[in-house]
Order: sequence, then C-alpha cells, then structure tokens
Amino acid sequence: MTLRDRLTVAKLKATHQRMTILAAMDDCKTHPSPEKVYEIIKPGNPTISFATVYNTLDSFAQAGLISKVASISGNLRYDSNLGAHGHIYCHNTDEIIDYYDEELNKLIIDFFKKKKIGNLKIKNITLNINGDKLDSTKEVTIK
Amino acid sequence: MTLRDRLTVAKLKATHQRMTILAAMDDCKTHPSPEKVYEIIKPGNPTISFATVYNTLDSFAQAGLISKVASISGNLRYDSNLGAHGHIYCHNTDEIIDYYDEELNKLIIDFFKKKKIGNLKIKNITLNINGDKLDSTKEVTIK
DNA sequence: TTTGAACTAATAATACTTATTAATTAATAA
DNA sequence: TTATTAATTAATAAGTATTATTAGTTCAAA
Repeated sequence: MTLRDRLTVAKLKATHQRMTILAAMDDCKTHPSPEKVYEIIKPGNPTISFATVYNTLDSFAQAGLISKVASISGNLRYDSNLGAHGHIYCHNTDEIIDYYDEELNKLIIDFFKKKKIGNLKIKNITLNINGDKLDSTKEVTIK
Repeated sequence: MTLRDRLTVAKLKATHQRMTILAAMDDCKTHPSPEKVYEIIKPGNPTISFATVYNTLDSFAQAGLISKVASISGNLRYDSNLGAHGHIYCHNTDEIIDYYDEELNKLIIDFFKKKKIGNLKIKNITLNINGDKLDSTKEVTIK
C-alpha cells in the first residue's frame, strides 16, 4: 500500500510532511526518537519543523501506523515494526534492538490462551531483554 | 535486613532522607514516579526536597536497591520488586501492574537456556503486556 | 476552482531532569 | 563524647524535553 493510502486508511490527511515522516519510519530499523527522525528528514526537507515531526509521530501512534516503545532512559521512542516482536534494551548504549523468535512467539501465544486477564483490552505482549552491551562498538548477536 | 543495613551494604550513607525514601518504596505496590514518592513522604517529612527524592531514587537504582521501569508515557518509574516478574501496562490509566506466573517464568528461563545472545550482559528478561483498562475504576484481574 | 476543515511552522509555555553550591550530616577516629 | 572530614542535602538555577497556541497554509471534497 502506498504511503498516501496508508495515511488515508488511518483517516489522516496525506500531507507532504506526513508522507516524508512515514517513509522515514519505514526505512528506520532502529527505534528512533522524534529528534532522530527530525535529523533524518532535515537534509531533504529543511522546512519541516521539529514540532511537526514530534506531533506527527504522536498522531501516527494514535492512529496505529507506528507504536510507542517504552524506554528506560525516559525519552520517547517509536517503532515502525507492528508485528509481534520483543526488544533487547542495551542500557549502556541506549539502543533498542528487535528480537523475534518463532518458537518463543508460539510459546507465549499458547500460554496466554490458557490465562485470562480481566478488565484489560490487550494490545500486544512483548518480551524485553534488558542488559548492557559488552563491546559497544560491535553488534548484539542472536543465534 | 534493616533499612540502615541495606543502605550500608549498598555503600550508601544511612541518612534519614534515604531511609524514609527506601521505606516508602518498600510500601509502594505501584511503580511510582519521583513525583509520586515525593507526595507520599511529604506529609511526614516536609523538609525533604524534591531534588533529593529525585536524586536518591536514581542512586538507589544505580546501587541496585530498586530498579527503573521503562514507561510508555515517558516519565521515570521505579520498582521495588527486584524478583523476576513482568508488567501489565495500562496505557489509558498510566498504571503499571506486576505480573508473575511461575509457569511462564519457567518457560522463559528454559527457552533462554537454549538461545544464545552474544555481546550482551543480560540483567533481566521481562514480559510486558500492553493494553487499556476497560473499566478504569476497577482492577485488572489475573487468573 | 472554491471552500472549509485539517494541518503546519514558529514559538511560547510548561514539565521534566540535571547541575551547582553552600550548609548540613553521618561515620570515623581521637 | 567530640572533632574531623567526606558525603549528602536543600534550594535553586540551568538545561532538555514535551505540549500548547495561533496565524497562516494546504489538502480534499464539492
């Protein structure tokens, strides 16, 4: 689906600013802060204001186009990956890395089929792995 | 262990302010923000400043006496429950509720015995359940 | 096109967090 | 017990992050 159509489906007017920001989120594999998104689009779109980026990301999250990610550092972070997945939080580098494992996903789904949580409309269930990178210049590896 | 001893073990001087704040955290079953902790102790300790509460909570977290909890709303939240447990995030009420299930805990531990995550020193693994309370005047129930 | 509601840019206001510093306090040793 | 000293605190200033305001602009429907 095109950027325009996705915005229309979300009942948001398809403005240049919004399409630019949505495209940037699509491309961004990290979990960027509003500041970071602003830096990414700034060179190609010098007239888009920071407040617009900030408010637009919030409206995208409200509309379900992206999601907010809880962060330890306290800063806002957004996630363009809407599928079920977990996160690895590297506290010492402030990185948030996606974690997905088919088997784990199934395990969790099966578990919550049996469990009942009342008075709550569940949006999603995610597994968080908290830790510190040992070598901050290298990647975290999963196998 | 007494409040005094716990502070001493953590290599923090056992001041009146710290013992007051640590006791408040012990009693607090929610996951309070610095502001909330300040409100709790204020009536009985009108001379303790907000900055002291703020900085003290941070030093407690550094020392491992309590832990920081990631929050969606972006505000700092602390947790006095240091055992392995997950959280239920109610986005519409900004509540964070502890979730612990013996079977789930075992499932996750067993899973990560098999998985290897490299270049990361894992502190803890928690399951987050995100959702909205249906009736915000009532509790979330688990069974 | 024209029209009107939605949106944006710029910036002001507010809220949150961190830093500074003089005064105070706890823990140690005399 | 008191003196000493390094750590801590209160008060507040400074720095960031977030939200609100508003005049002007843009989009999309007619």
